[in-house]
Amino acid sequence: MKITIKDVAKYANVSISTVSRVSSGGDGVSAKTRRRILRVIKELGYSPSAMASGLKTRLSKSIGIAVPDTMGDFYGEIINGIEIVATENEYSLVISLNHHIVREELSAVNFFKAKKVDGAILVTTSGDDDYIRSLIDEGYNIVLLDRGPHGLKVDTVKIDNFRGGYIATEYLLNLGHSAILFIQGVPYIDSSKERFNGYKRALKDNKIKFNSDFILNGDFTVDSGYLSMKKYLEECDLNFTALFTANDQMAIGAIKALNDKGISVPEEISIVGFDDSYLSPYVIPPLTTIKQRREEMGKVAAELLLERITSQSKRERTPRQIIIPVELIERESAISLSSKKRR
Amino acid sequence: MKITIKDVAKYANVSISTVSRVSSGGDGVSAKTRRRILRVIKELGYSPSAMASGLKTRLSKSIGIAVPDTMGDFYGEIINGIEIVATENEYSLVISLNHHIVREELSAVNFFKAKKVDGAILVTTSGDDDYIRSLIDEGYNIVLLDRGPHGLKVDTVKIDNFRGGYIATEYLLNLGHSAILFIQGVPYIDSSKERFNGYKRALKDNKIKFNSDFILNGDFTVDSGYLSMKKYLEECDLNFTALFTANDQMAIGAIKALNDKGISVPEEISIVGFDDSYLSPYVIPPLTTIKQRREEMGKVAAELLLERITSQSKRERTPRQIIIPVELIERESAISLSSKKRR
DNA sequence: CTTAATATTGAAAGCGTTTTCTTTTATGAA
DNA sequence: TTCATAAAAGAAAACGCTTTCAATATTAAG
Repeated sequence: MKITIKDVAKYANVSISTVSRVSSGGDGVSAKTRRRILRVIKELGYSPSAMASGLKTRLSKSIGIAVPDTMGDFYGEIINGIEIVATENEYSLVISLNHHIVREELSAVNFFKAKKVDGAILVTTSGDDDYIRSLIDEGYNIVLLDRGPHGLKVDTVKIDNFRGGYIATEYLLNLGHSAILFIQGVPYIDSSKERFNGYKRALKDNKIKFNSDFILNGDFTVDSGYLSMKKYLEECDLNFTALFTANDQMAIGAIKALNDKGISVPEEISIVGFDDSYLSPYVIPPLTTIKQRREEMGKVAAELLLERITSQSKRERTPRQIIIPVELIERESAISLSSKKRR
Repeated sequence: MKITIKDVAKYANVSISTVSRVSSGGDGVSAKTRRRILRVIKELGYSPSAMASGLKTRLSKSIGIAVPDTMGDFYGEIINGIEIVATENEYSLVISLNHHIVREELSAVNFFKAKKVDGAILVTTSGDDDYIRSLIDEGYNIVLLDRGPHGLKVDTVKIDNFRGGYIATEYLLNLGHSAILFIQGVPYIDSSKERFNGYKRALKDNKIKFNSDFILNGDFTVDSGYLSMKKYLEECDLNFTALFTANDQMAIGAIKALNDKGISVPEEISIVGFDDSYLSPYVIPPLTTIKQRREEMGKVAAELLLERITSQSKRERTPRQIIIPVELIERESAISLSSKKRR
C-alpha cells in the first residue's frame, strides 16, 4: 500500500538511486546487488508509483481511446484489439466515450491536457476536425481509426470500405440483380460514404443506371434498418430484388421488416450486409456480408500509436495511412435471380 | 503542452500557492485575484498535471474496470454505464481485459499497485477469490459486478438472476409446457448457476420433476447454443416442447440448430432467453426474454465505488449488496402448448 | 605495487503540484 | 485613528521517483 523506493533502499542497504536503476530496468548495477534488490522488491511487494515516475519522465505509460460508445459489437472488438497490444507493451488503456456527441471539452482532449495519456486513438470522429488539428499541432500523439486523414497530418487506420461496397454490389450484380437498394449509415461518417461510393461505382462499371430512389437512410442501428425498409415497402412497390446495407445490423432490421410484410429472404429479396458481426452466421437466413477485421484494426492502430510515442523524431515522420482489406463472406441471404425465378 | 502552474503564477503576478488554490477549487482567494487567475488560466490553456497533483494527493482521479472482454454486447453496456458516472464525476476510466484467463499478475492488480487508479470494478471474476481478498485487505477500493460477495467484505452489484430464471421457467410452465430444456452458461459463473437454480425452483414449486437430461452445457456464446442443441437433437428424440437458455446468444444459436432440423420456433418449440440483447426484438422469431439492465448495473457499481473512494471512513463501512430486478419481456418465441397443438 | 581507467554506488536536484505555516494586508470595533 | 482579528497571499517542504554528477570501489595495465 504505502511502501516506496525508500523502504526498499533501506531494506537492501543501498541508495534509492540504485533501487531506481534496477526497478526501472536500467543497467549499471552489479549482479550481486541487483539480485539482492530484486529480492527485497519482491519481499516487500514494491511497485513504483506511476505518478512519481511519470512526473519525472513525463510519460504516463498509458494511452487513451476515444470512441462513440461501447454498446453494439462494433467498437468492442476494436477496443479488444487495442487493449491486447497496449497490455503487451505494458501500457494501460484509458477509455473515453462521447456518446455520439461531439464535445470538445470532453473525451480525448481533457486527458491529454492533464497528461494522463501519452497518446490516443480517436475512433470514428466526425465532422469538426479543428480540435484534432490543434491537438496535433500541440504535438500530441494521435491515431485516427475508421476514418481518413482529411488533410490532417496524422496516422490513420481504416478498412477498405470502398472496395467492400464495390464487391458487395458486384456480387449481387453477378447474381443477376440490377435493382439493388442501398441503406446507408450515418452519411457524414467516412465508412458510410465510402461504402456508398463503392456501390455507385460497381453499378457504373456494370452499366447499371444509378437510381437515387433506391438509397434509403439509416444510422447503422437495427431500428433504422427496420424502419427505413418498412417505410419503403409501404410507400413503393416491390420494385427491387436485392438489398445492400452499410452494416449487418441494418440488414437484420430490414429482414425483419420484409418478413413482417410476408416477403421472404432470400427467395424474393437477396441481401448483403457489411461487418460480419458475430451473429451474422446465426440470423435467419445466415447473412452474406463483407467481413472487416475490427480487432486487427485496433491492433494496428495501437501499434502505430506506440511506435509514434516511443520514436524520438516524432515531428518529422510522415503520416501513414493504413487500409485493411475486406472480403466477402458468402452465406445464404443472397441468391441468384434465376434461381429465385425458378422457385 | 508545457505550461505549468509557475507560468500562470508569473503571468498573474501571484504565487503558485494562490494559483493552486483557485485551480483546485479551494477558497481563501479574494474574488478579484481569483478572477484574474481564472482568466490567465484560460488564456494560457493551463490544465494541472494529473501526475503532479496525484503524487501529492495520492489520488489519481481515475477508476479501473477489469472485464473479461469487450466482444459481445454484454460487457459493452456495462462499461457504458460505468463510463457515464465516472465522467460525470470527473474520473477517468482505465480498462483492463483478462480475455477470460485468470491472471493475477495482470489486469486489476497491476494498475492498483502502480497507483494508477483509486479503485476498481471487477466484472464477472470467477473462481479464485484469493487475490481479490488480498486486494481488499490491503485497503483497495473494490466493487464486484455480476457476482456475489462469496464471503468477501466487499460491495457487489448483480441482477436478480435467480428470479430471472424462476420467472422465465414459470412463464413457460404457465404456457402449459412441462418438458423444458435448459442450456446453461459457464457453470462456475454466478449468474449461470443462479439462473439454473431459479429454473429448478420453479419446476419444484410447480411439482414438475427435475430431469437432469434436460440440462445442456453452453458457455454463453452463440456457437455453444447452436452446438449443444444440435447435439441434443441428434442424440435424443424431440422429447421437449420448450427451451430456456441462460442468455440470448445461446437462444439464437439454438434456434438456428432447430431450424436446421426443420423444427420451427415457436410452433414446435417455445423459447425464452435471458438478457434482452439489443438484437432480440429482431431475430426471427422475436425473442421472449428476461431483461437485465446492464447499463444500470454499471452505473450503480460506479456510484458505489466513487462513494467508497470519497468517503473518509472506508474501513468500517459495511459492504452493500445490490440486486437489480429483472423483468420478462414477452415477444414471440414462446407460445402456449395448446395453441401449438391447435396448429 | 602503482596508477589510470572503468564499473558501481551515492548525493542531490528537480519534475509540478498541494498544503502547512508565516507573513502581509484588509476589516472593523473601540 | 488604533489595535485586535480575520482574510488573503506567499514561502517552503513534501510527495516518490529519475537522473546527472561526483565519489568510491574495482579492475587492468605498466
